[in-house]
Amino acid sequence: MKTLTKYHYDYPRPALTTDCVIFGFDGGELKLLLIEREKKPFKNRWALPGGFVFIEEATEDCAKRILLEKAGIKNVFIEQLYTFSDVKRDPRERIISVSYFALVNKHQYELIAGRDTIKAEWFELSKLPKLAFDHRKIVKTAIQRLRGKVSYQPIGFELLSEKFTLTQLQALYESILEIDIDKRNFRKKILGMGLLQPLEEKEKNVAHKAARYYSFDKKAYKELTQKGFHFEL
Amino acid sequence: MKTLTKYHYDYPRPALTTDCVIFGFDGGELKLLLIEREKKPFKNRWALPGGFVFIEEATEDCAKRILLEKAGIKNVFIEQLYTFSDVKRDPRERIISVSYFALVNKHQYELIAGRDTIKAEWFELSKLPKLAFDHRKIVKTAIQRLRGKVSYQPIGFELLSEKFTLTQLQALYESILEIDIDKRNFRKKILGMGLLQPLEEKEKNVAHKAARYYSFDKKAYKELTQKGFHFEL
DNA sequence: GCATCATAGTGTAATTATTACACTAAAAGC
DNA sequence: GCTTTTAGTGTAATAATTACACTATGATGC
Repeated sequence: MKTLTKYHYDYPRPALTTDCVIFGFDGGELKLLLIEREKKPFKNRWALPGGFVFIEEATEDCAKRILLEKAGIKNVFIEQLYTFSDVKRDPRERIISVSYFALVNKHQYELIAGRDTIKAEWFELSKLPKLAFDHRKIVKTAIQRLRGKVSYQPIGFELLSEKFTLTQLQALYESILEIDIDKRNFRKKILGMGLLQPLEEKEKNVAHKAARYYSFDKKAYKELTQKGFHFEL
Repeated sequence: MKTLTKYHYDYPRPALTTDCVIFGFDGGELKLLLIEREKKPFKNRWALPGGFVFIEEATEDCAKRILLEKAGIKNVFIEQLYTFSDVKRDPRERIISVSYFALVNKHQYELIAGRDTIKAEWFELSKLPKLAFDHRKIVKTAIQRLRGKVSYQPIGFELLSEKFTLTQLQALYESILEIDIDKRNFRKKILGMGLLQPLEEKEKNVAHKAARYYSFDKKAYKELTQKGFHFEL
């Protein structure tokens, strides 16, 4: 690769990081995975997992690397959120953050987070601690994005296991959107879309009628989308 | 400001630019403002107006600066679009682009674009020339964003003059969404929202019944929004 | 000044989607 | 086999969306 100055740009350059807002859900309230900072600035404060972007690394790859290195998470839904570039957002120097948000099946990663040397913890959205840098602002942006998107793109499923009951799905939507949903209307609508595959399997060892499991039918979604269908809850 | 290396980050850094996708509308098809590159690479190719981000400049300020310097445009709607970071998106070296999209009242800027030394021109979306770098991809992303947003946020008005007729507004939506809209239903819905202020003024010198002008009532929109109203067309 | 042309502006009925609401079914624990 | 708890379902009332055709008005040309 050629040198930079050859191409009329030898100004000082901002540093680049990515920060990841990681959402998880376990049936109750929506949660966020945070890690405790080990170094200054904001030593011992909770923060979004993040890190510097390498010179030959796309920001999305960087986000995936950080997800893996700092939270032990891989192969999950990830989407670019926003690029935060306030000049004073980092007290050290000019650092721009290209932020991402991830949706993970929390159960699958419960054991991994908090392992090793990195202190990681799930926090309910309503009980977030004080955060480092401008991470509060980043989180707020991510929540808004998630709320906005969840009604017109089937991304909620990313937060559930492969198999889920309709009650779990409804609880997820209620939790994200912070609204109450009528059970019958919810089922009518979501089943009417033809995106859920009913499975033979049912809940076990529950002290009430066992609920049927469903899975999200990606193939059907793809086909319907090509025919002009658009998801809307 | 302290030096960087003090803080464990002295890797080479990608360069940072912003690129601006500028939409305009003059009653027919949606248009894009492009400028011709004067230098290599892609010399004489059409490209999005863009430029390097200064070390003490937020990316949004950079975008505004570029809008003014390269297109003579200021005080318009602007929103961050996406950050493009493919390692090979620029043949010179690693350059990351934080892209923005702007909506301008084309008539207001018709005279300014194309002035001075910079060659600028409006292109219909369906007749775009070959673009430099990955700008085609950026444009595609911008169109998708505009299409997605225009139905649930009242941003379309940014493309029209302060005063506009309902026919103009309808033509705008038809143009952006590439659909036909029923005149009566469109009017019923948009007027029913209570966001349009009918003006006394009507069209002049038209060879048919003169249409009434309306303006977008920002105050009413703000108030309604606080009461939980949400724009949807 | 009257006819023509072009677009502005309006009402209603049929269809579809949304909402609100209450009971029966089944599994486990005692 | 009784109790507890949640799963699962139908229907009527209301609201929103769609489809569709005619009259009103201003300018122009004769």
